[in-house]
Amino acid sequence: MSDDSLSAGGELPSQYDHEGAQRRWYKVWEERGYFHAEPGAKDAAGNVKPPYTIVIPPPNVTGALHLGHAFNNTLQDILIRMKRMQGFNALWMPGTDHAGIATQAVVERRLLEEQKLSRHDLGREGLIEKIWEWKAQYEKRIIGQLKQIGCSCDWERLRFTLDETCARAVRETFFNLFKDGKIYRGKRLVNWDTYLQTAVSDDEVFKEPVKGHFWHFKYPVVKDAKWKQGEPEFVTIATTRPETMLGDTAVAVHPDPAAAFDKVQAELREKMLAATDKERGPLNEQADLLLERRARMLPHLETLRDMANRGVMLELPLTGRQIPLIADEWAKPELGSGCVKITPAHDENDYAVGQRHPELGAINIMNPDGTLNDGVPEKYCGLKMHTTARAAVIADMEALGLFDPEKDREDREIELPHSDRSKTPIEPYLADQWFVKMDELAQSAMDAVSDGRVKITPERYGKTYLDWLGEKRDWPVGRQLWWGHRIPVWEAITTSVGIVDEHYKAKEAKEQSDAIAALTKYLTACGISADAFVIEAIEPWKIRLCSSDKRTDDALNALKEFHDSYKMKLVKPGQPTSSVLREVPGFEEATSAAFDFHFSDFLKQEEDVLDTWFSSALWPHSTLGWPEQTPELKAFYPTTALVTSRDIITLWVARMVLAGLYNMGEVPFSSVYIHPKILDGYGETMSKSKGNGVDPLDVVEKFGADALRFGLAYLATETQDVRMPVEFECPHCQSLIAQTKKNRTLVRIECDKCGKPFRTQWAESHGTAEDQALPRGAVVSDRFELGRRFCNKLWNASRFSLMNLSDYNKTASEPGRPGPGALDLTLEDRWLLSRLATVTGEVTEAIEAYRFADAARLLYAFAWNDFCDYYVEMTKARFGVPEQRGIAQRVLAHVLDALLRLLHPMVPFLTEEVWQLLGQVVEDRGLTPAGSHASGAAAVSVCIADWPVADASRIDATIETQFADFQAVLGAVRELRMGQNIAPREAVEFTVRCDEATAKLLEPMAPYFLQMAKATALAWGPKAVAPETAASSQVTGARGPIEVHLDVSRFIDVDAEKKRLAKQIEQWEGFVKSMEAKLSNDNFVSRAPADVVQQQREKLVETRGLIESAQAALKKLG
RNA sequence: GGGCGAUUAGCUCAGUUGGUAGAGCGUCACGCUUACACCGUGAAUGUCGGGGGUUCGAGCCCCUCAUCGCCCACCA
Repeated sequence: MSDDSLSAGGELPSQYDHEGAQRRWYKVWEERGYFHAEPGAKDAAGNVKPPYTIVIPPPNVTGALHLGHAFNNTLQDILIRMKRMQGFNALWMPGTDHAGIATQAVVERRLLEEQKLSRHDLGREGLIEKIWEWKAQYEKRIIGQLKQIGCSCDWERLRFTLDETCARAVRETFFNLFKDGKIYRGKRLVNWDTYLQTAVSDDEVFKEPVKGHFWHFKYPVVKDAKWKQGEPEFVTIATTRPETMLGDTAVAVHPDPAAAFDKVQAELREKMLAATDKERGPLNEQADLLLERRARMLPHLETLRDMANRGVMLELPLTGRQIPLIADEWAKPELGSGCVKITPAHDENDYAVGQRHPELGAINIMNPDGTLNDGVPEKYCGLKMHTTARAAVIADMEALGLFDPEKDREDREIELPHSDRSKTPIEPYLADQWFVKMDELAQSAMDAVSDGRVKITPERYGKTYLDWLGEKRDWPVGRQLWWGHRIPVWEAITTSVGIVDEHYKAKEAKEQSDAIAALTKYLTACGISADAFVIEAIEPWKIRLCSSDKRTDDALNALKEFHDSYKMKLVKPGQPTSSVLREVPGFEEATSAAFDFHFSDFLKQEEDVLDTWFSSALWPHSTLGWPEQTPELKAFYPTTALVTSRDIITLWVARMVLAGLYNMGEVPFSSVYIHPKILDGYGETMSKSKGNGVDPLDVVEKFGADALRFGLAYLATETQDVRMPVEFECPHCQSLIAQTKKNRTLVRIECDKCGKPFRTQWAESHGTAEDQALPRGAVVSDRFELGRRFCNKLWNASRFSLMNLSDYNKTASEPGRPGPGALDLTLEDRWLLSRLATVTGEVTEAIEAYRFADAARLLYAFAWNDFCDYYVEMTKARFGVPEQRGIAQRVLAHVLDALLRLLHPMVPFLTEEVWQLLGQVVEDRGLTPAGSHASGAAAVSVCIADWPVADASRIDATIETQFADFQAVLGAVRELRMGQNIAPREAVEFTVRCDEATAKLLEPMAPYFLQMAKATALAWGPKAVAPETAASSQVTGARGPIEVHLDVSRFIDVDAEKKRLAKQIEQWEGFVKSMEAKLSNDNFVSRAPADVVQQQREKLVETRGLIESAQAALKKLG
């Protein structure tokens, strides 16, 4: 420490300088390696420390952290810091997530806005390079934010889900799954994002109501032999997406409309039986409508059903295609026209119908960019699905007289699925996808939670986890993106002919097996282990290769290069490829072997990358070096706790468990803590896009990291999300402007007070240059006032302590200073030590059970009320008494020391700042030689000091109740003073009537009554009498009622006192009344437990006594 | 439609095994008492969302309704 140094002897400011403390100590901790965990680290006694590991939920490199992240990471830091102090080999593994779609989308959007370029302009390489730049920038910012809030991550082990180590793990996992047959490629209907041109998972889709229409179209019936005279000539269908009709493959009608009506009616009847009177009206109406509809529609639908069974065809307008009328239960007679068009390639439910009627096939009418493809008549090709194509289809249907805009269009609100990433509408789309089979994997992860190997806190979230996994839906893992782990699969066509038919079958089989053999030989010769790849025949003329070894990429690329350059020669039929390649100088035997087969298309790597969650799933072991059997992996896996928010229980937590079990054979963590979510003042999730996000650094700057952390911990309750109304702080005049739904979307705001404009966080992405030049208004919340006040209180309590301890080391050497172990402790000393022991135990327990709010509240109350309000106030008096000074110093130093340790996980900077100062004046802060607190290396920083252990021998329930008597009497004296409006500077006298034992206890406290209430006691005990003119109060002591009589002869305010007494009596009388009622109730007396009854009786007698004496006092006043 | 959570002082939230309700902020009154005015002392403020039930006794247990939020499913 140089110019930044602190000296306990110097003047300390009366306000805690959070900025200075943060600047000073984080650097020191990091440089000294306190956050670094080595496998096999030993404690002072030479024993290997037990591991305690947390892997960070890696923040997305999409953008900077918000308050939710600060919350999540503060809780983790509290755990890791406490465990480190408890002597665990505590590892907090940090890192960031590449967040495939999200990051690519952000960079692409930026690229478009700033340079009007699309990703296709840059190409794969170019775009990825841009994204890496983005990543570098935001990773730096994120790490900076984490450090600013004090997170004690092991930065030497920083990982990124797309770095080499993680890539290795991803590849190994994919390969193993592939080899196990758990990965397959299938056609599936996916949620297609036409903007990003990628599939997104169900979890990344949100529904948004938009105004739309319900369109009714008529399809003409083909009047061939199967059609009978008199039957309908048209079938009407309804749709919200008219353009998809071009991909229709059928129209369905229910196979048994009568039964379907029966069923719906029965359900309705059941509902009515259970309904309340209020609900019955609408239900009745519904039933009537249904009955009417049945009468009107049933014959018609049955006719259609018969037509369907006969195989009647329909003419699909605009396409010239004929499609069948089919019978399928998907058609609901009670809805719309009772008929439904079937578009298997573009609708989830229709796809399911298609599965039941495979002969229908599926017609894909869409290009990846959301335009119509050449599967539709030429005039529609290239039109946009839900805009131009829709308009064209509607216009043409109208022209054909099959649609009447007056009659056949209903207004309707439609819940349209949108991509969470691009915020554009989703199109259901039939595409080739890679899937992971979930049956066994999901089961293994379910078992781990069911049998308790993984414990989820709060327990109720176990249900979310199990319900989701229980569906065992296969996991689509491919993403049509460039930013991510590319799928390590290649395909090749192995026929020399290019045509496949029966005639060539034998030849193809031969070529295929030749190809597999040659490729195997080649890769092996390239030094790739035979068990690091698999090659399979997937079709008679096609092979697929998957490899876990990164070098395979190079080997195959080299091969491809040769192929490309010698393609012309290679196409000669019948000529072995190797004979050509051998002509190439330096071409090795091994390489040429791979060309001893013929092909019409060479090895091509899969274009898709893996879902982000695939790499996230491996996070607990990939970060530790798996598949390498590193010392870290052995020492720190399985990890201990995972701290996250509930929205990724399924996406992330479940997948980590199954991946951990699959790769490691062991669960990735034994405990999962799900913390509440931070919401804004309207109860909405905070997000950048809503404009209600808070940058934790704004809070750090204004309130300090300690206040931020303590405030967050204080709010981490079990069931309640954290609601946090936020405000803009005007950068000109510092006045606060409440954030509203309206102003949070603004780029610039004018201050209510000074009228000057400032920019909001929105300006960064949406503002003009002029807006961006304005000073920025920070977003803050007064929720953090609590933390700031608390920190300041702690600072000042510490300042007081340090001032009074400044001569401590000197007094230590003086004769007569009380030695360790022989301390003549006063009541308040013993009380404080008892409270400390209790609180130490409770806080430790609370943090270990993830009850952060409880821990924070306990410490808050102990530090503020017990330590400051009572102990410090009382010690003030004792410092003036030479024979008491030494003891008070010792206890003060000891308790402050313990308090700093207990608070350090929540309030790291302030505690370190004070710890350093305390160390300068008091080296030994123990109460006994054995319990010496600060010693050796641990004394250097509170960060590595030992976590306090509750000293059970100090817990003394009797002392605590006795002390409560003192507090009660003091409270009564103060209250009486106030009631009489006695100025604080005025000294008063009082008497206390109580039993002998209580008197004995209270009497020695006399100085404190003087000190804390400017009151002198004239008499104590059963014989004490009230002064002539008194204001009196009664409190309940541990041994019965205690009367407090304040001499008010000099101050008497009769009216005020009468009023006070009358009110008091009224209150007690109400109490007596309810107790009398209770006690006269035979049921209560006979059935309630005897001790409860007895207690009530005593209370009744006591309260009656109180009323009597109050009435007497009242009488005396006239 | 299914599941989960919430509903307690003006605001934000605690409330331990059922025994006539607590904190912080805000408000009011009095104090710059030699650590702290980001402080101290005191005060006021509640039909514990509505209704029913179990119990001698319910903020807490059970049923039900209402409102809000989240998750899942569904929506031609």
